[in-house]
Amino acid sequence: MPPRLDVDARRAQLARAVWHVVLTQGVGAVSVRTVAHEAGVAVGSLRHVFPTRAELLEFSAELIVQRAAERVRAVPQDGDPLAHALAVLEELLPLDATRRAEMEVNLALVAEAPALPRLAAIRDEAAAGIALLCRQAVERLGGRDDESTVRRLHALLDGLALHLLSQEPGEDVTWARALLRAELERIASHHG
Amino acid sequence: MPPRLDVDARRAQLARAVWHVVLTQGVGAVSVRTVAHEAGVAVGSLRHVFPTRAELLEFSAELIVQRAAERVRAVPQDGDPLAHALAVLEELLPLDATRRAEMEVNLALVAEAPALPRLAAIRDEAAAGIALLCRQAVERLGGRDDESTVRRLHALLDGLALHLLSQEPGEDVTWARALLRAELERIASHHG
DNA sequence: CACGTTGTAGCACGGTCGTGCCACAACGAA
DNA sequence: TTCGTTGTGGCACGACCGTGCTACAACGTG
Repeated sequence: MPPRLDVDARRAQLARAVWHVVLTQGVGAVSVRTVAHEAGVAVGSLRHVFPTRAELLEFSAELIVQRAAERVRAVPQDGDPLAHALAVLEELLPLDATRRAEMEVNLALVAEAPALPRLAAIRDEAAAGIALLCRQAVERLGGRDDESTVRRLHALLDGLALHLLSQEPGEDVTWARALLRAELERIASHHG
Repeated sequence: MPPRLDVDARRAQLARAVWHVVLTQGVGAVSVRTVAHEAGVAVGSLRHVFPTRAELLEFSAELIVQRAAERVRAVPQDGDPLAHALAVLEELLPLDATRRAEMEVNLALVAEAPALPRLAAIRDEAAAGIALLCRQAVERLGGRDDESTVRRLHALLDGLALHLLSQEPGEDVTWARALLRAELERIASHHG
């Protein structure tokens, strides 16, 4: 007895509409009306799956984190630890339109955190996940598993992400990949 | 013939009110009414110095950048290039309540950039200024003035700033200073 | 004194906001 | 068929929004 409406699909559709509004009109333009209109449904239908605006925003943020986590999980685990680590961490860099949009939306939603405390919690969970990935990368590369090594990698990763975000969508991104690769090679060469 | 009202002081007072609202209620709560109330003036008075809401927000963002630039300019230029570079770049890290608030507000305002394009321009100017400081630091430390060295330092700096922001206000910050110092020492030891 | 300038205070308009609430269609189960 | 469930669409309320506009007080200048 499947429900006549696929609630999860509808939720994802509305979350995508949120992302689109954020990207084109800014997070200030996100309202139940604009999002419903963007998704092509009535406000009442939106409110059937998201009774309040907060739930809509929180789900949208959670879905972004979840998508990124899935992409990381889907990275093939071949023999070369450096190539694998690079591939994993590059999934967290806005190197194409999709990842760029995700990061931009995430940043905008996080900026609303004082009003929606749940968003701060989502941000913290995501940060913890990325920190874990950095730690695993350091371990598999055989680097010193200093706390400082992990933290430097993590900070460098997020700093690169931030700078990629503020350059125009079409611009060159190879410099960022090269910098990340250099850091991973540097970690691998410092055995401890 | 000084004007009876110090317009610049009034503007700064209102900008501070903007910051306070952003920090306590989120950027979504910034309106001419809330800001005027926070500053203890009538809406009409606010609009006497900031005819539109956009001008209020833009000035608030500009003032933050300007303050940071002044702090950097005020760093004493002693003999040790490493200590000087460290002191300069630490001014751009949210290591105390003041710098923390500045950065938090800046992030929130930047998230509004799609709606207020002027804010994106302010963000880009600030980024260019920080990039210049990073370049100067690399030069004075005698490091390779690779583009990649400068970009790496800049990314690490902003990544550290981001991570400091998401930890609680009272927590330990020495790890970030240590990481920044290590990076500068590394640059100084790679002559080219 | 009168007069223009400067600054304060606030009313009112048209609009958008989130949300409570209801009417109604579509459907499966009885 | 009749019923309850599920989903759609939308009206309406009170609140808040930015801003155009006016009334008025306070002041320097003539």
